[in-house]
Amino acid sequence: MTNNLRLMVRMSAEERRESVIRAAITEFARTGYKGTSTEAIARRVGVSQPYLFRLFPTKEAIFLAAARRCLEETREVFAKAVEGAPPRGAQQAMAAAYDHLISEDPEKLQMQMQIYVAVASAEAAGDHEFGSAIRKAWLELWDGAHLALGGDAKETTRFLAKGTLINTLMSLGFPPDHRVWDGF
Amino acid sequence: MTNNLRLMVRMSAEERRESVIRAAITEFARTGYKGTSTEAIARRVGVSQPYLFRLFPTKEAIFLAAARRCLEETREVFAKAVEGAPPRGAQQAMAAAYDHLISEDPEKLQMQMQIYVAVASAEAAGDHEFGSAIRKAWLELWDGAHLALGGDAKETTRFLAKGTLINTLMSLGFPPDHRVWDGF
DNA sequence: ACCGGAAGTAAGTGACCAATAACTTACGCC
DNA sequence: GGCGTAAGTTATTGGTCACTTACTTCCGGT
Repeated sequence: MTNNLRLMVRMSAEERRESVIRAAITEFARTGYKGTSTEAIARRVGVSQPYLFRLFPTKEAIFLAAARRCLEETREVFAKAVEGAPPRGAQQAMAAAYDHLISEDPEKLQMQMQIYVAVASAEAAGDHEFGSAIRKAWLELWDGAHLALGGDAKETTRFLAKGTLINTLMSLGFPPDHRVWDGF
Repeated sequence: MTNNLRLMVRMSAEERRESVIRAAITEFARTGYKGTSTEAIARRVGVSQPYLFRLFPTKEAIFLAAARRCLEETREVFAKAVEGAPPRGAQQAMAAAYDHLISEDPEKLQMQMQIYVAVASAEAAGDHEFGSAIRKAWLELWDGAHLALGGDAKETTRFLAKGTLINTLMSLGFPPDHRVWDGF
């Protein structure tokens, strides 16, 4: 028998790493770096906890991979939105893409918040490698928006500022009909 | 002798609670709720770790007290700034106050980030008490800005959005001369 | 058919940490 | 000046967690 009533799907290491990253984004988004146990990630993947450490050297490496993926995918969402938009409609297209993220993929926004505080902690602890990697990934997001908005730095700032406020209000759990959303 | 070469300043419980809150803001701001040990807070205060639990029932209670204080003080900073400003200059006065926070009190901004993700984690874990308390404190901040800006919700959103983007860029550790700051 | 390597597990280990218990020290007040 | 009470300590405990070691299971190529 394969294993007594146990549906174990064998995958290549590369495929498993992929599922670990997906699971890690979900878990880290909810409970943050320190608040997420590797056990929780492994359970979500459907694999034993020690096996994670054959796929990734450390918990930090898992977080970094998840963080990079998350920023990368967010950048792609905006890139795709702008791609299929009229020449002057980048602003609206990206705003719509953001709305879509809010309703369909809130964990991606939560994860961004977790990334920010994780970088701050790492920097405070003297680790600049991690922050450097994340800043690089985040810059690509910034540059993507900058380019789409015709190279207008003020406009880029305004767009990203709105985005970060949305992230904040979502984190705080204000319901969509609350008055703090009035200004949008 | 009081104690062999040990400078132990005896305080009232209320005074001690006060220093615990100050220390907690510093520590939680740097390393977050889960990443901060009560030992670290106690060391900064200069008391033994178990004594914290005579001043506060749980670690969570310490965090909540620190969070409330932090939001309250931020609100006061803006209120004071607006108070001594010309009738139409609330916007600039608050922006200047924010600049002052960035350079003089960055830990207060870091703490805000930590508060946001802590609320999200608590909500995800089914605890709505904590989030509710924080939302109330944050709303006072929002209302303060709203009032100062003449009841204009759009303007309030714009101001707070800029603030949260600043928090984010600071968390990520972008140096002040980096191009991501160009739009400010 | 079989064997080498890749996928995966079970059982620990040492470190850390929130909270408790039991005890000691100092100050204010009569 | 002693005594009750508030301020503080040391020692400990039960639990969690990242990571290691040593083992087992399965599949593909020859």
